Amino acid sequence: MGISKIDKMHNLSKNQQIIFDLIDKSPEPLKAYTILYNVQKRGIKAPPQVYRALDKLVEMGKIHKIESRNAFIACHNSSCQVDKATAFSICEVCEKVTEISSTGLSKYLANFKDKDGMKYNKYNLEFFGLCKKCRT
Amino acid sequence: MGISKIDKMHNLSKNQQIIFDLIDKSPEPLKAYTILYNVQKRGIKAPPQVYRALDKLVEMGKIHKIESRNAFIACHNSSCQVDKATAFSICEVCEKVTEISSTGLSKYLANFKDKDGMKYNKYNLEFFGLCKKCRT
DNA sequence: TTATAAATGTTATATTATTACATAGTGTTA
DNA sequence: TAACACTATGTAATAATATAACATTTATAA
Ligand SMILES: [Zn+2]
Ligand SMILES: [Zn+2]
Ligand SMILES: [Zn+2]
Ligand SMILES: [Zn+2]
Repeated sequence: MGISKIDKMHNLSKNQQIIFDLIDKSPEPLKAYTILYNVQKRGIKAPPQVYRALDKLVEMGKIHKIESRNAFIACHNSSCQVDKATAFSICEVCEKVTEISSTGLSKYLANFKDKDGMKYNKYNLEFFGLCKKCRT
Repeated sequence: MGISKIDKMHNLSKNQQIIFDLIDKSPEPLKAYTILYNVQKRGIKAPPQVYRALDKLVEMGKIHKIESRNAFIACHNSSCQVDKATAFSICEVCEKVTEISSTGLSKYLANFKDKDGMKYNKYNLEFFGLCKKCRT
């Protein structure tokens, strides 16, 4: 009990699962201390517990950090297994964040080389604008 | 005295100029509190003075914030007058950061539209990898 | 089993950033 | 000039974000 078979397949520990579930259910990015407040009733009482789980979940590609917001969202892009190639759209009015899943974009960026011929192993892209709702 | 003609043309106030000069001279991104320690001898004594100047300089496009590092670099891209379209390469070993100035990349990203047809007015892209030095 | 690695619990602290309010300078215009 | 609005500055306090350090427990594997 506690951790089911399916959870084990996802390789999530108890704290990781609690924190992932919370982020996954949230319609908006969650900040570390918001997460902390929301999982204290489940026994997670201190920042390091939250940050450790977040770090692992990011490594696994289960969640992504929105750097410009210091907040985390669950990955809903099935092809996105690791934290290597991420792109997001962020509404500057309502703060809605959506993960962008564009083959064209990811191919373009994965193959991008700068002037020095530097090849990258990872990128993060954040677009800012107005979402549909906030545009009208 | 204190603020020269050329500085006025750049519309920098005293604190903005002091802080811009420091960042501009630095070979590496500077963090807000590193800046604070380095300008205390020049009369800037408290965090708000630093953050206010940083905010304005970012608005003007004179400096950029490297979101994944909470650090700031001077803009050396003459076509980059505002904080609207930024791309950087970051070495994960030595933490060297370079602003990428690629017409192809900026055109591609400026014209990128997601599935919902959302048009963006701003983006920030950070590439991670190994710089020339650290690769050998 | 024994060893190893991974995860957890806990306290304290470090780092990054903002609020709030008082004061001073700058430019515009009546 | 005087009045006004606007921008920038100075200062203290505090909020928000993140990590260090160390003890303990749990999971995995030899
Ligand atoms: Zn993803
Ligand atoms: Zn919106
Ligand atoms: Zn620039
Ligand atoms: Zn390097």
